[in-house]
Amino acid sequence: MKQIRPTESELEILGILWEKGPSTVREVHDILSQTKDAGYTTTLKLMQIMHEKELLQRDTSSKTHVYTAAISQQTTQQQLLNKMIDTVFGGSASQLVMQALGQHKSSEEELDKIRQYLSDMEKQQKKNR
Amino acid sequence: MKQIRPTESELEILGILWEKGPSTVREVHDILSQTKDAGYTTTLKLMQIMHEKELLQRDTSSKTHVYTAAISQQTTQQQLLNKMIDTVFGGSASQLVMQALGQHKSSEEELDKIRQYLSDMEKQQKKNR
DNA sequence: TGGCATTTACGAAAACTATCGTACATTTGA
DNA sequence: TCAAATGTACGATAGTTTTCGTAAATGCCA
Repeated sequence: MKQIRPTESELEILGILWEKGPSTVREVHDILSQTKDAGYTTTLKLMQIMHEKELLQRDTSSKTHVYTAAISQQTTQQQLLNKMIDTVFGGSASQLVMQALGQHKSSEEELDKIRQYLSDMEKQQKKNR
Repeated sequence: MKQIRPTESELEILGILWEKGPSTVREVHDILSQTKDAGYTTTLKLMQIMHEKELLQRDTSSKTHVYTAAISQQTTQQQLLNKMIDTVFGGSASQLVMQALGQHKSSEEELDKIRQYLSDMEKQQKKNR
């Protein structure tokens, strides 16, 4: 599998694009600058570099270019998770899961989704026996 | 809260120290070099810098210094998780949990632990109602 | 049309990270 | 005792990431 390694800043931009879909530099920058202190050209440059690295696609048909994430959120999530489980959680996925549930106060609705998910996994497993 | 931002390499070293407890540079380096290709002085330098940054403590009473992680595994896990949930999982902890359970083939034992954990949370919640 | 605002392009500096060579100190055991 | 082995200190360099200034292109509208 091709290992992608977006930097911290690049992940922030990807996160915005995953959430909002195709966007201009201006749109991304406006969101980014709510939590971060950097000039417009900085965001622009980052996104241009990300395009070179093929982390982003862009549509240049109009003057104001429109960027889209070129790597999937799922794949990226999986790779980051795996690395994190290995280095920070001593290889234990359940450790990570419990830590995540523990603090980041999940709503009752979210917890239900997870229970549902677990029981589905269980069924699946019995079937394959 | 003080935001700590260990780099990738620093996390690898912290991971080793969390697992093995107080260790010398040599011990850390021997483990590190199983999966990574870098010279001894590189590891040394990294750990010295980490000491300056107060990521590690060290005991210099004997010639061979002994290093200890100065930040807790739990705190570090929590901070990295929170950031990851925000930037990569659109703020949804349950999304992260399901993704983690999905692929990183958890053992049946691990899944049981998590079910147990969830049902404990449930009880706790009823009690507080 | 002409000028202002917005955008892209580009280069370069600044900051940070990782790597290693070399010098010096300490320990050990032949 | 002294040479080899092992360890720390330190500086330099290469590589990467982040930042921004400036110039050129484009579109808009008074």
